[in-house]
Amino acid sequence: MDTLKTPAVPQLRQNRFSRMEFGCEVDLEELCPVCGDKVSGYHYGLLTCESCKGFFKRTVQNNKTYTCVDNQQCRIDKAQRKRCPFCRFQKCLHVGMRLEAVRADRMRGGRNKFGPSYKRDRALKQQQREAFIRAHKYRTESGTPVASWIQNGDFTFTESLNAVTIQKFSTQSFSSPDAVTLTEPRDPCSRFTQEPRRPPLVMEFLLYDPDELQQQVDFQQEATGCGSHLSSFTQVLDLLLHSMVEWARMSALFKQLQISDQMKLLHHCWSELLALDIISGQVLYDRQACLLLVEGCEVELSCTEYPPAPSLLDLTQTGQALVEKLHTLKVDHQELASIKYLILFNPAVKELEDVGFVETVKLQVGGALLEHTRTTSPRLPDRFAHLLDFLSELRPLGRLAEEYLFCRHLRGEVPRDSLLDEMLHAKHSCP
DNA sequence: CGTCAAGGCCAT
DNA sequence: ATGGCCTTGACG
Repeated sequence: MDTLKTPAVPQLRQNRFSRMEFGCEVDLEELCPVCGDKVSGYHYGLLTCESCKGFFKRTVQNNKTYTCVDNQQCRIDKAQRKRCPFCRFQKCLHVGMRLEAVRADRMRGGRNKFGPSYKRDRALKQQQREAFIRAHKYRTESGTPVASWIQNGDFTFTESLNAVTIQKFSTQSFSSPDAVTLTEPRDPCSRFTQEPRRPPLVMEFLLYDPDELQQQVDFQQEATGCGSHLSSFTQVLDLLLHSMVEWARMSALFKQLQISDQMKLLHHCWSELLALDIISGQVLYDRQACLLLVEGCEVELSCTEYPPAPSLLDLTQTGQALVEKLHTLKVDHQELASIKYLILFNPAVKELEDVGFVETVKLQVGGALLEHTRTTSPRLPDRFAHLLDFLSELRPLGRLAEEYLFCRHLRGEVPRDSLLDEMLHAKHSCP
């Protein structure tokens, strides 16, 4: 009898995270952060595999205590996860699985308070996926070296930051509420393993963020056939600026602002974001600051003349101090991502139409960051404050960089009509 | 009414 | 104890 009423065709192999939509091989975040197994959905606060879900549930429900026979630093992966439940549970907590999500009353079904955060997280991941697809398209379809699309190429990247351009992209989607969850794609390194020689400068600048992936590849093509460091330096910066604008524009929160506000915010903080990008690259991938050294050689030759630009050495040293700071803090992707938001959504920027909104976003992001630091580093109560310190120290560095670049601009080393050019003008024409 | 994270079940 | 599969039920 029962066979007739086939109970609800139980969740037939729900491939929620399958490769369907995109033909490309990279799906972001498919791996369980605890053991690296395949993710089966959100469980107790984040995406995990089925087995770690079960393990976490049993441990909490039955109040289990484990001990580690080694030094509590066992590697947890799919093959070895059974070996040390102590370290496995530690890792569960460390990656952010939430004890509160295990129900004391064992009630089944329904939803819990994490529902909205799951939703935000999904929205963000979707954004990231779209970003990647976009980058992927540019790389495979256009196949053009950067030089050409800097000067006369693709509209989306080439137009400078004017109202028209942004408007074209912001008319779409008002839909998904932005994620204040703090995640960014990670570990792009693996994709850059077989790189041919190219100026370290370029390497350092671009080896930062999956968003830069496509530019990295394009630039590589150009750089290998181009001997001039002098032009490439400002061009690289220009590329970074373009991708920064792209990044901002993809944020659902940012999209909700009027174009004029978007411009004001970007005009105000571009140098800080630029500096942060470079610093992040060094911290996350543990690279030396050879970009600055390479650039330094070049500048030694050309810079000795006039206007007394802030020396590159100053910049390097200030920057390096901040790199050191982030190193000691062991800052993570999420924190850096949220810092980027905090820089962008600055309610102190003058003449904003919607200060309220900017303020709200800033508070939300700040709150999320605080929460994040508390859960990931419960033993370091000052962590949040340190990060804010870092944020405030970034400001002078940005200013220094602007002065430096402006001097190079005066010497005619910044391509006319580039985004960099526009940023420098915006800053110096409206105080 | 479908979705999907919670808890439950049970062969290994 | 583990982990794959199943049932439940609030929420949109």
